Amino acid sequence: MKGISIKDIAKQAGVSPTTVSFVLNGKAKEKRISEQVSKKIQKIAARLKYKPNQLARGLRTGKTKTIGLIVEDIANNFFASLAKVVEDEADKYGYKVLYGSTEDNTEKAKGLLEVLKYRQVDGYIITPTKNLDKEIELLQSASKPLVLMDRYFPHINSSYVVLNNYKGAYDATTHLIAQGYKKIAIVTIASEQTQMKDRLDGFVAALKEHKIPFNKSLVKRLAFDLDRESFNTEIKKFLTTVKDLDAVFFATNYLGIAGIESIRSLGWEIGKEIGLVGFDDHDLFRLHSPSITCVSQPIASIGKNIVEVLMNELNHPGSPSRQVVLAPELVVRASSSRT
Amino acid sequence: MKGISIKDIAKQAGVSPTTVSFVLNGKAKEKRISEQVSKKIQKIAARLKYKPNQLARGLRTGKTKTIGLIVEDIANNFFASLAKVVEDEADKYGYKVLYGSTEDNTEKAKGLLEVLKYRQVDGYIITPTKNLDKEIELLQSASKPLVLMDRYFPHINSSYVVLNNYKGAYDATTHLIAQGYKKIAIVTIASEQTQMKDRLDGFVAALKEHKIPFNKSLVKRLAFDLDRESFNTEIKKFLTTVKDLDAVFFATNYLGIAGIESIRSLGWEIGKEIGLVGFDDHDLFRLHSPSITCVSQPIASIGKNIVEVLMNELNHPGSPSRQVVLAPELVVRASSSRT
DNA sequence: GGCCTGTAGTAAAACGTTTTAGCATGTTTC
DNA sequence: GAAACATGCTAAAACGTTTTACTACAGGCC
Repeated sequence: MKGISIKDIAKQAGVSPTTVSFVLNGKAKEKRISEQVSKKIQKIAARLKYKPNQLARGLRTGKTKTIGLIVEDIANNFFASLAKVVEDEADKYGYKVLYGSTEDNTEKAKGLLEVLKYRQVDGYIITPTKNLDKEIELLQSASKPLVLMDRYFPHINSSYVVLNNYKGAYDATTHLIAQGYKKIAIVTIASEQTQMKDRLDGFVAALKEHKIPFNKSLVKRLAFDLDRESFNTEIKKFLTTVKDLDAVFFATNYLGIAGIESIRSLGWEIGKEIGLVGFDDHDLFRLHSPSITCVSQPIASIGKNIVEVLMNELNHPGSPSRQVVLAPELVVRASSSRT
Repeated sequence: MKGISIKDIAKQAGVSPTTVSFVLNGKAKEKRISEQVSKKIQKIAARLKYKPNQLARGLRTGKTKTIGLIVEDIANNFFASLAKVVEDEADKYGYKVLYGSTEDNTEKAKGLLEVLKYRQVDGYIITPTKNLDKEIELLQSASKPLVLMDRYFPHINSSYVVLNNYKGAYDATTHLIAQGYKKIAIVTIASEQTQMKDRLDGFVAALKEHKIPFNKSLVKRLAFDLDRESFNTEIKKFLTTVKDLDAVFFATNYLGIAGIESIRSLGWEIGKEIGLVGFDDHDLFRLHSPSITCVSQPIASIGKNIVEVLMNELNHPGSPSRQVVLAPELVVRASSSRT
């Protein structure tokens, strides 16, 4: 059960392992191996179903054809769907994916990076946590190909693929205003990271632009690591505190879900008594009664872009980093309509 | 940026690489390395933050400390949640996870196994597809540690961790009967694999046991690879064909979701006009109006068991295979109540 | 015949470990 | 005072590749 090695092929073909390696790596021409020998080796390799040992190859070349994917939470629908796209796309280039979830915990993220590093992954796709900038810079100064996703560090010149979160929130809020809601709040995560900051900024900008008075009391920022129970408690407390509130924008998918739950347990009628827009699409949003308006991310496109950008870094080291910002789509449903 | 190797430590400590290896692998005692030298090496290794090169180690030992996880669809909530548990548990043993989705396509599954094989994973966690039995046996005859999950092959003596699907379906159906529903159908996937077969069997057994007449027209088996649109069309066609139908059991989570959608587009009132039970829990089921009764799988326990069984195979090769069958929990909600 | 050029290939080192076999040296033992 | 044993360590091979630097030979040219 040892597996076929280059030596076995060499022996059968009556040539040296070197020759086999050259042929199998497509360097037959370049290395002046004759057609005859070339063909023979190809044939034997095919017959024996030879697959190069990736460990040995990796040891020698330093390339493992593996990429590390660090997400916030693989159990979250958004990240899981994205992981699948990434896996499929990476496969097209012959890469496998090692993954891990940070739970938005910087220590866990560092641990993951550590493991991926000594597993010698060739490139990194990272959903960074708050204080991961130093580690990112470390990877960069080691010229490791990497792409940030979902969020990025403005002060670091790295490749990234993100949503236009500002536009997402701006559109959502503008839509609520257009629907006639007057006092609109946002429930978000207490985070200074770009994705959350942009969503908040987009929300505020939309209010300002439409001359809707804005003040701090319209913003609720919750800790990321609360459990569902606590999310609900906090959200209910907040919603009942704001006077004359008639609409709310939930800035992440899980907040949206918690929000729906909270509002229902308050007995308010979604849409009529309180307008609601969520983030990321979800079966629940589509099928809820009433259905939930949301800012939808183009997951397939995000995944493709991520892998494309990463492959560019892998294949053209030193080429300038690329930033991709994709447009969200506002999926209008019943939760943002009074009728 | 080369990374610290055992040689660097050896040089600094003024000993041979061999000694360093012995010490760092905890064989100092056994190999009679003095306390002094041992300590010194440990210290230097810590100072240099030495991490063994897993490729080199793997090449030499044949162990990569990596396991392959093959699921049906990582974007499916059930598999994603499970993947997360598996990743966390495996990490406790120092293993990383390479994953892939089969889409229930045997060719894709074979491809994944192929890749995992020549990546030299130490063990496999496999959600098998229909005709994967030959490959499983091949892995077995190569003494590869493996655990099947979600489903298994009755004619193969392998380890597996599955739900008691029979009981899940039986309980769901019995519950519907107890709630007073008289004509109950099942919508399932056209699959002869154990998980689907057991669910169907459990359904039929419950009907028989309660003297409810059963016939083939109460069973709808859909092709796995339909798109959402087609699922809906087929389900609607089926539900409207069965005379006097008053309850339906959807045998997978995505069928349940499609079922809800279909029933609603038919304008039927869930619970009152038609009882409904789904499989696997989901935010949608919890928050739908009315909320959806479902057979819930103990995901954390499944994941832990999978990794535990696999670790047993890894650490005690040749030990008898283990079969774990876990009990589902029927989560009773509004969709199965007429009131 | 000596020199160059081109052709077709190979030997050996290297990647970073682990592991087998063994080498000094000192200490008992009879 | 030699054999036996214990102690503390190391040299070198091996895992399966890739890659650099070569060799061996043939033919052409002066």
